[in-house]
Amino acid sequence: LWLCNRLMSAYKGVGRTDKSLEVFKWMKEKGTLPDVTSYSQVMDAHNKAGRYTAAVEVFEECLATGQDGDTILFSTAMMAYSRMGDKMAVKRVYESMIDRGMRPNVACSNILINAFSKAGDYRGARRYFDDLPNLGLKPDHRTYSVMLDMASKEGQPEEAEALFREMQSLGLVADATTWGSMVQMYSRQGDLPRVKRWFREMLRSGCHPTVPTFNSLLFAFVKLGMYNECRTVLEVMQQRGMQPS
RNA sequence: UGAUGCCU
Repeated sequence: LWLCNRLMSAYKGVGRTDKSLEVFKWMKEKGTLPDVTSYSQVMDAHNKAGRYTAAVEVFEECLATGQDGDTILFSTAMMAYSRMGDKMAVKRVYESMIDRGMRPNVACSNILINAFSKAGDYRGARRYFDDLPNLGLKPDHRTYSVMLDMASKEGQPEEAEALFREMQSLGLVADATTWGSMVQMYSRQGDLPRVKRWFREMLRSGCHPTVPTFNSLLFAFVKLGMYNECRTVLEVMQQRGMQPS
């Protein structure tokens, strides 16, 4: 069991989700009963390959074995529904954890918030965010990342700036994703001074921009017809050995 | 040995 789980993890780590599935089938054939970790890994392999329906089927198979599911198993199922764009199903799985007497952690909330945000249900997403303290949970850097992405896409600069400060006041360090949300928001608005200000501040903080971060910067230059600056961004990316998307 | 965030 231990060996199979490690193998599935290793294959998944190098993008060979097909081999993870093979190990899963093989262990069942050999009479080794998969545990919740095994099931979670197979579901995650399906998610990474875009086979969300298959992930859900494995989830149901696991529940049918009568084993007690854990937080990771359920959150992996939530991810499958989230990627399918089915926020209500995400909510159902989340609530089923509570019905079973489980205590969802902040990762579950993050998935839930993101599912609602991606579905355009900003009100619902905010409700789950605001509810965190009542559940005895503290938002983490990913919670803020999700919330900042939402504020950015929604075009709510005052909320985004407030969230950013709140995040920092909690001692959470901004990373390429959170800085990038700020850049993205102002890029979409064509607010070049603020794009520059946030991008520079990111660099000053010692954060290394990633491909999406550069893309947000590019977006502003494209929008403003600044062709030379676009070329420069691409050159910088290439100099850094990055593969533009 | 397993889950959650930004572009594509």
